Amino acid sequence: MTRVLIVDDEPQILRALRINLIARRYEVETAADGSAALRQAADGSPDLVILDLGLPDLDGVDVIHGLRGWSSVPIIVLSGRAGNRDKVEALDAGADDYVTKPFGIDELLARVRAVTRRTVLYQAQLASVQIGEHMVDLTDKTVSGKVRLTPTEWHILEILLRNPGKLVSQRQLLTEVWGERYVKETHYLRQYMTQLRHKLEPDPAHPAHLITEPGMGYRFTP
Amino acid sequence: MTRVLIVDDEPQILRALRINLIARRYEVETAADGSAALRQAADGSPDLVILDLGLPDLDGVDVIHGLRGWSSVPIIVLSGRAGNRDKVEALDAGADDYVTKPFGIDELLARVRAVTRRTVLYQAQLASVQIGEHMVDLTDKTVSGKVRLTPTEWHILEILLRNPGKLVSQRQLLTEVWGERYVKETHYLRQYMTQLRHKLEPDPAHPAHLITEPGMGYRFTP
DNA sequence: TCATTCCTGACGGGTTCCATACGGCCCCGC
DNA sequence: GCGGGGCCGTATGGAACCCGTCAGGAATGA
Repeated sequence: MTRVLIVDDEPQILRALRINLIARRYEVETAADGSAALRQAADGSPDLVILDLGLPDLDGVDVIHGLRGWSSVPIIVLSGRAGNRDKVEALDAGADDYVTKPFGIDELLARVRAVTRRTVLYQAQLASVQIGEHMVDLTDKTVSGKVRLTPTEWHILEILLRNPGKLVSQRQLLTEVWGERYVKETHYLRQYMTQLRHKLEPDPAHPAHLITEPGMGYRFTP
Repeated sequence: MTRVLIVDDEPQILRALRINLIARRYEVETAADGSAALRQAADGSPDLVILDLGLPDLDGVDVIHGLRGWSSVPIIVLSGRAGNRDKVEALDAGADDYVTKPFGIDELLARVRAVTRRTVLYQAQLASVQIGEHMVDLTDKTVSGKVRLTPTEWHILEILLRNPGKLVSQRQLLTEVWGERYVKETHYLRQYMTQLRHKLEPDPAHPAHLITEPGMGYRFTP
């Protein structure tokens, strides 16, 4: 069952979306403002977020950044503003789709299907992974032993662990964790990779699982 | 480098998209009708398809179905028709996004980034090739055994493997890897071909898969 | 205030790439 | 048969780049 978090401050739209999604057998949670959205997303870890940009408390793009700080949940943005700037900003912040109001409910549902179709695959399985002596639990966000990871560390680690054995380019990591504009800031990555290794690898100087591929990116090998 | 296949029968749009994408360092291929699109997609296995629905020969949705028959390449649909029915049909056929004309080029580029951000990581187009005793996996960027390849080695090898059995000219390799200005520097190629052979061929002195065609170029034979 | 996390700059060491040189093979004309 | 010129494969040294690490400061929240 796909769990959807709807974030909107207009009760009518909220209600219409809720009814239609429940009718299609989605599990629905709702939030009326940005901070509630961030809290509930962290709490419930939904499979999809439908986010209205016109929120009373926070700027919509900040909510996207907030979510992207630790999660790669798919986000569909709703907005009354049809300007190019707004769209580009939201999409580059990490949104997966941008729908302009007014919209047909059929279109939105089709876009929900399109976005989840892509991501369901990748969300699959992988509850916990062994790295060296540590067990990393992705759903609980816990590591065995006395290891604690920061939000950014989790975010990076999740991307790597969800692609076991595959090369993940620096560009991909940087855009997903920090955003499109940070593709040049490779020293962010270097910083956090050393931290992750010191927390997880048996011998951080000679990593066995979090591998560097010079000039390309990083790879998690189980 | 992300390779994009643009399918559109209007030369102006084709040209505008091509210029803008190339300026953003995408590799661009174009097709003017549906059957050419399917052929070129099968041939070049692009990383993204931008598909205009108003094609002269085939119905756009049929092109989507045709692609989805064997590929999970992301598809962004362009269309002059803004009806809900059209959108739902295209998205449910397998399109990842649906953009209505007229659209801003900035928006389209942002959507391109959004879609590829998702799919570059997770699409599993099983692309692995056997060379001698080694299995080469192009999506994971791995080679069986304790073989590791550098970025430039991967770049060259990818071009050759993408054209199995075909002759690839030195000019093509040099321009794709080093750039237009380096077509004369054939010793770069010689250098890297030996390295690749030493890493992959069973008997590097008598290559069986990475073949030299004197005066012309190189060829990968499976 | 303190603690945590994130950002930023700097530096040493290692890898990768560039550049040059040299030897072998083949084809060709003499 | 002989020599020369392409063309190709291989070796090697140095330059450029990339990466890991340390340290300190800014921002945030308790």
